[in-house]
Amino acid sequence: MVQKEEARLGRPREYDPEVALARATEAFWDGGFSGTSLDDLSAQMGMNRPSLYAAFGDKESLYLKTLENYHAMRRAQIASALGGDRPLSVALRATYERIIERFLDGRHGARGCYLVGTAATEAVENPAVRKILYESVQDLDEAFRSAFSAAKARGELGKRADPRALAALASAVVHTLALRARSGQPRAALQAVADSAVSLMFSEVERRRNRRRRP
Amino acid sequence: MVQKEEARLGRPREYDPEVALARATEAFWDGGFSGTSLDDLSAQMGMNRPSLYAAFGDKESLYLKTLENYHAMRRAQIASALGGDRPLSVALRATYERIIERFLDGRHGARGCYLVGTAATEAVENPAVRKILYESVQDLDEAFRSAFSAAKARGELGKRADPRALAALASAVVHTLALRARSGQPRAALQAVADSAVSLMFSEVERRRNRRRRP
DNA sequence: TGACTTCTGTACTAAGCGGTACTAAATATG
DNA sequence: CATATTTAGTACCGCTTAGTACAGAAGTCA
Repeated sequence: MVQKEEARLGRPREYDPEVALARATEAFWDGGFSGTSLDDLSAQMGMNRPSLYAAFGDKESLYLKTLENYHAMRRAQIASALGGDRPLSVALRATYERIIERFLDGRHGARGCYLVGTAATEAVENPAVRKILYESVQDLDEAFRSAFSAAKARGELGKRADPRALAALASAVVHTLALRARSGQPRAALQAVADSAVSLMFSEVERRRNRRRRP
Repeated sequence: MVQKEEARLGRPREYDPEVALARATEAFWDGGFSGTSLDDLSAQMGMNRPSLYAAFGDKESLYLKTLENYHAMRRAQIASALGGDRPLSVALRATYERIIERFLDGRHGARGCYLVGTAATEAVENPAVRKILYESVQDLDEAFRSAFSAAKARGELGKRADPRALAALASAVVHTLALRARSGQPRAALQAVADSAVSLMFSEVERRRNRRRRP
C-alpha cells in the first residue's frame, strides 16, 4: 500500500479516499443501505455531498464500492489466517477467534459481518449486490475447501473426510457467528459455537490419536 | 384458527387482518424495513394508509408484528417437523428439505429466512428488532438441542455426542442456508450443504453401524 | 503573472417519505 | 327513522431524501 502521491493538477483533496471509503463502510454497517442517508454519509465521511459524488458516484455505487472493498479485505485476511504451516485445527480456531473479534467490534454494539448484515437485505432486489454476496460466499467456501484439502493431504484428516463438505460447514460457522453477533449474543456464546464446531470437524482424528496415545 | 365473526358495531372491515399481515411480511421480505415505503405496504396490503395505521400502528410496529408472527409460525413448524418418532437423522433431513423449499420461494427470486434477511440489518440500531432476532436464534438452538438430547437418549448418537454443540451446528446450517438462498445459490447447492452436514453429524454412528453389519 | 484544472461548500430542486385531518360510506342499535 | 360507531378514501402536511448548479478556493503549469 504505497502512497503514490503524484503531483495532480488543481486543488488538492482534503480527504483520503481510503479513509473515506472505510468511514462509509462504517456508516452502512450500522444502518444498512436504505437506512443510511447521504447526510449521514457525508457527515461521517467528512466530505460534502458534491465531493462525495465526484469521488464515488451516487449512493448505490458508493455502497457497491464498500462491499467490494470489504470483500477483498476479508478474502485476503482469511487466506492469510488459514495459510502457514500450523495444523488446520489450530489455524481454524485462530481464524474464528479473529473473526469473532471483528464481529463484536462496533461503535454501537456488535455488528457481525458487513456482507451478512447489510448486503443480504439488499440482495433480493439488487442484482449487483446479490452478485457480490454470491461471490463472497463462494470465495469463503473455496478458501476453506483448499485448506481442508491441504490438511487432508498432510494426514490431518481421515481418509473418508470430504473437504468440500467440511468447508461448507466451516463457512456455515462464519455465517452463524455473523448472525449471532448481530443478534446480541455474548462473546462466550460465539466462542462456544466456534470451538465445538472445530472439535466436531476433527473429532474422528482426535479420538484416533487419543486411542493411540493411551491404549 | 376459528373465525370469531362477532357482530361488530360500525362499518365492517374490507380486509382480513391475517392476510394483510402476511402481505406486509411479503413486502418487507423483499425490500427490507427501510427499503419498503408505506406506499408499497398500503398497495400490497390492499388497504389505504389510515386503515393501516388504525389496524397496525406505525411502520415500525407493523414490522415488529410481522417479525413476531413469522417467528411464531416457524417455531411451531420446526417443532412439529422435529417431533414424531422418526430417527433424528431422517427428521433432520426432512426439516432441511422443507426449509430449503421455503427459502427458495419468493415472487422475485429466493429470499431465505425473513429474520435473517431483514431483521439482521435493523438489529444494530433497533433494540426491539434485535431482541426478536436474539430470541429466534435461541429458540432454534433450543429446538434442535432438545431433539438431539432425545435422539441421544434413544441411542441414535454416540455417548460422547454433545447435544448442545450439535444443535448449534444444526442452527448454523439453517443460517447458512438462509444466506446462500438469498445470495442466489441454486437448490442443488443448498441440498448438498444440508445433506453433508447431516451426514457429518451422524457419521460416527453410521460408521459404527456399517462396521457391525459387514465385519 | 495568468490561464487552467480540480476540489470545496453553500444553496437549491424536485420527489418521496411517514404520518394525519377530514369527509363519506356502511353497519348496529334504539 | 335517527344516532352512534367504525371503517374507507382523499387530500394534505411538514420533513427528509437523493442529487445538482454554481461560485469561490487552492493548487499546477507555461
